[in-house]
Amino acid sequence: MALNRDTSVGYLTNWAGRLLVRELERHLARIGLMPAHMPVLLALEAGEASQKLIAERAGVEQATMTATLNRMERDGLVSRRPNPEDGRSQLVALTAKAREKLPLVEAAAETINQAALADLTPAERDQYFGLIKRIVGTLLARDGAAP
Amino acid sequence: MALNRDTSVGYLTNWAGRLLVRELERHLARIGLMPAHMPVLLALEAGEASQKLIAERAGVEQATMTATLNRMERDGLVSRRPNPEDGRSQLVALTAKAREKLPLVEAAAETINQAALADLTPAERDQYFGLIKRIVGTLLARDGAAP
DNA sequence: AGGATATACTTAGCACACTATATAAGTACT
DNA sequence: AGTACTTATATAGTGTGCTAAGTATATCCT
Repeated sequence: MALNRDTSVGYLTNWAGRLLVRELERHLARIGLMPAHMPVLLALEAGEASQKLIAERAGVEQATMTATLNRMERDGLVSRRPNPEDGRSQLVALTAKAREKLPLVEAAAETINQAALADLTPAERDQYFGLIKRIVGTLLARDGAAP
Repeated sequence: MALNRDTSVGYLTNWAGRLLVRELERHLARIGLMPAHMPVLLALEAGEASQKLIAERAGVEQATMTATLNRMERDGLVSRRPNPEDGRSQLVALTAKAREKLPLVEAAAETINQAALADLTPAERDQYFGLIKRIVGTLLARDGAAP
């Protein structure tokens, strides 16, 4: 049996992921944001957090989050201040400029969800969410177990 | 309703995609390959092809494929020759070194598939493949329609 | 035949992911 | 108190994706 993309979870999932990011990019461009900003907005919507916590919630490595936050700080979307309770750590917060965009971001996220799931029935949408979450769970368990 | 990653197709799909690439990367490292090499191997398994065709089959832009093929050529995995029938085009082929790795690549792909789907029943696996393919189809149609 | 258009590829520049390694600050142990 | 370990962030280097713009060759059309 030769290599076959139609029976490869990785190929299909990654492809769908990239198409979704492209779609998101198009929507966010009008708002002045980038895809990697989304999980940061999500993590900081409720208030300040350390970079480590933001990275964990976003599911990316700390070094990746450092770079993303550098760009966001450069663009006036977040501010950093030293954590008074821990000299190693920084507390990151959304700026007013970023907060203003939140409603637009929510609308864009909703639009993309609808577009991607347009051809699925409500039952199928639930199925998809259930399955993809279980796959993520399986991979995370594997990841944590064998580093 | 605030931003929520548990109801975001993009967030979950992209996350799963990245976890799968990470897993693939780990396996391919032992073989001396990278994730982006996979669709090239797939496209060239049967014989030579132009860069445009490889890029199309891989689902990436031509500029991305140029860079990937440059790295693969540097690493002795592919060779390029001018297309005798079209002066603009290059014909790319796998080297013997790349062909030797194909069986190992197939085994790695199979292992990852099994690992990712470990917690799903056969019926659920079919469901997942069906749903993700329809989502890709929807996004592709949208992409082609609104450029 | 010659000029417009289309196509194949490259280049340049950026975003964002990773690993590996360094730095600095906290914690713990003797 | 001082040494060893752990933890939070930063830096360096690479791969892989994108868009936009450049070059060279084909094709088409009058």
